[in-house]
Amino acid sequence: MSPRSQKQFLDIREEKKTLIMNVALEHFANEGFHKSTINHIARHAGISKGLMYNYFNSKEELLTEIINRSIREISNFLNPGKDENLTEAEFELFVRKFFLILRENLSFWRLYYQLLMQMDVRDHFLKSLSRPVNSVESFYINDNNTFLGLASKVIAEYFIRKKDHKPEDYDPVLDMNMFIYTIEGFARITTFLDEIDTSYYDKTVDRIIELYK
Amino acid sequence: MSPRSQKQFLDIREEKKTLIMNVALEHFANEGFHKSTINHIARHAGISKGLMYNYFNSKEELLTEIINRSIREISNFLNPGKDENLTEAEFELFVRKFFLILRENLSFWRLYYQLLMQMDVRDHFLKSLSRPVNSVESFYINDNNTFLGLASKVIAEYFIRKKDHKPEDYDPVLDMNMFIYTIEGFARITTFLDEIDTSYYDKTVDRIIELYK
Amino acid sequence: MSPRSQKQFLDIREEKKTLIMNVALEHFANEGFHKSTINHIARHAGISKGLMYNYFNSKEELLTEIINRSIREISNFLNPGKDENLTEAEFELFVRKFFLILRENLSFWRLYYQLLMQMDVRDHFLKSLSRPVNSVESFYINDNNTFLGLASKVIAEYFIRKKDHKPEDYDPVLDMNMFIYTIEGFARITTFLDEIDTSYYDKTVDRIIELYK
Amino acid sequence: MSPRSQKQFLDIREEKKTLIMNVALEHFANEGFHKSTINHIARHAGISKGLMYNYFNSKEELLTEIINRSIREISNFLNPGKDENLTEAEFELFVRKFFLILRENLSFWRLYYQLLMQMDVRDHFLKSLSRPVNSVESFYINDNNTFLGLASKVIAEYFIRKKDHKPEDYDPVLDMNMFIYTIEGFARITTFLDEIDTSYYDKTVDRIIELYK
DNA sequence: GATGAATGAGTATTCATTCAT
DNA sequence: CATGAATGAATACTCATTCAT
Repeated sequence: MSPRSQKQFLDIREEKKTLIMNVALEHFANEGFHKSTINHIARHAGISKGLMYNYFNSKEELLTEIINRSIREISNFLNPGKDENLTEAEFELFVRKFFLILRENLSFWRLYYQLLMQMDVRDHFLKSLSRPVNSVESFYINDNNTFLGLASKVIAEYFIRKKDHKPEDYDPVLDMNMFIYTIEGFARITTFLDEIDTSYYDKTVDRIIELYK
Repeated sequence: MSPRSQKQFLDIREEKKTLIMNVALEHFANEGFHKSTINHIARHAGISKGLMYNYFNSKEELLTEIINRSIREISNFLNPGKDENLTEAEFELFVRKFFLILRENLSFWRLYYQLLMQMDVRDHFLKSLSRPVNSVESFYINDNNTFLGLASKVIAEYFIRKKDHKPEDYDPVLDMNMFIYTIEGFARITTFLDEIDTSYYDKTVDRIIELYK
Repeated sequence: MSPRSQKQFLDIREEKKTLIMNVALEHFANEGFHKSTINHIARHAGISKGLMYNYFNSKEELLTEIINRSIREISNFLNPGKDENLTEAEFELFVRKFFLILRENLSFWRLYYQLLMQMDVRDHFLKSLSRPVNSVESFYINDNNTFLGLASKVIAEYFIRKKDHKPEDYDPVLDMNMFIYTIEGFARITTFLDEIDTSYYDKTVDRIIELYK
Repeated sequence: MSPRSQKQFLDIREEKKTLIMNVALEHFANEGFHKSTINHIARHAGISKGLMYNYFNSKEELLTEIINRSIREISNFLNPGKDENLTEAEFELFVRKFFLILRENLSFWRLYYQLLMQMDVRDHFLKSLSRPVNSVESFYINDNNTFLGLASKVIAEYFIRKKDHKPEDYDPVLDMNMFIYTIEGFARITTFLDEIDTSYYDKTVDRIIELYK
């Protein structure tokens, strides 16, 4: 009877936005951005086409907000809290957390890969993302278009410091790159698997840590 | 009307088809399948829109033929000629040839990845490919959506035989998978690089062989 | 519940209506009726979209009320108070008042012109205006779509009476029309000028009176 | 049976373009640019919506081409062939030609007025017109938003030269402006009349010439 | 009274595909 | 064999209007 309070409006907005973004992410991830139509997304979200534009100014803005939200969440979860030298235990924890969050955001990663692979979208789009030069951020989004990139200073420094307990001819850059390729390959394949065998998944993570820590 | 001119017609036809497919591949790879229009492709190939449909029944058929052609070429090049046990040298040769052909068909791989990452396209599309159960074929296109898949019998057997000169606890499946992930990661990243540093590329291939042969 | 508070409510209501109409007039005049959205108007008026419909049943009704209000105001201001013969001084006063009110209602005139120029709107719309057959009213809104029309009986009679002090071949209708065209042209151009040079404006008015009184 | 020649294609194109532009002009002139839908225009032209975009890249481009075509035609017709001093006879001819072409392009002038009256369109749009600094061109499209503007050098000079046979206090600028206002008013009113009384029309033109030559 | 969430019909535009010539 | 005119279904987006609270 009484009019809605401002808070009620905000709650409705937030809830609907989240609903739309979740539905849209599934569509974008599985059918691709271009093939996903606003019509389908709206229908699946149980709302009208027009309402979509009450929340997002365009299909592209919807995409951007989805990406930003995921980036933010992942970043918060991964953030080691310091930019200093990683101990072996911290390195291991970081890798484990990475694969943990990977498994729980498969739709996002699928979408992310698709965007990465479209040459025309990539530059324009990735640049528009809020990208603090925070080291963790740059860990998985970098200029080498990698899932888990070459640029991370923390990781790089970790491998350089490994040189101390290694034979004379140890090449830290090559070693780091092999680590990155392995992670990237495993992540990429896993992301597009129809279903994940968790025990095998864990075993693989263990092996990667064993090889590169 | 002589058989000779008949053949010439066919040659011209084949030549034109090849031209169209080459142009289309570039468009598909760089702009994506959906964003590439028949109009643009035809214009770039120097023919009319209508003529396209003389060669290909639909845009999708054009795509299919492009994929099939590349699959065939790559398959022919890679094929070890036998399905039997690989020697260490044959394994190494195989890996080297793989990275050689990768570097020379970047457009195709870009397109291939894009298709692979669209869940709805993948199943429908990959199944429609002519896919002989030749072991090499199944090596890089398999049901695990991998660039270089888990299923290859030859590769699998190669790793299993390695167990003979390895310690008791050597796990051939895990080792093979690490090999595949590394290759996959390196291939995926390289495919979408703006340009390739060949000396670094070769060094990486060497290292992969060193680690997994 | 006392009659007093009842009246206060009505006053507030009237005040708000006026505010909305003023804001809407600016939008309609500068951006056109179709390009002006209810949303923008409401926001600029500091109220909600929904409330607009408490005051006006539709966007078109809002427009109608704006026009009617202006017509009423202008009519009241111009009205010579009598329908009888104009003296030369009264004619001059009338013209001066006309250009005075023109300059002070530019937004309205802009809107008015826009509506006048849309053939389909014109008939439907102008007919729906409350249009008393008062002679002054019909002076500037008549069936000849003129700003200052041909139909005014008072004006027409003024020119006819001029015949008495004019040469034999004086054509009062032609003279009146030239007067109307001049006024119309000057008014139309002035209405859409970015800014008005008042000294030039006054000089022109003087000249028109000089020529046609 | 035989394929169409290049000329045939060009002819078809030209014919269809003209057809579409004619139909669109009627719609734009009578209903306004915004209210005229591509759908209606296409239907009235007897073609499909899609075909419109084979000929014009956008609704706005369609508008622009219509305007440019009319400007070109009118310009060609009016052009006095010289930029020098007009004789009295040449001035009279010019005015007569102006009202001749006005009467034969009423739809265009209706459209032109509508555009002129939309503040937001005006600047952006009129600037994009091909506007050679030819004096005739600038005669009817100028920065004073007039139908028949103040800027024409030829007209201005004509009035200045009139000073020679006029009394001491003759003000050529004021006289020219009255001329322009009269023409503008008559043109504006006539343009939006439902039908024109040609004998009255001619009489008015005579009178304007009589007053201002 | 007041709010803005929600709707749906409408609008410009795109593009694979067909077809007369 | 070749052309590009023609189609129509689909798509993103807009906005006046309604309505639950």
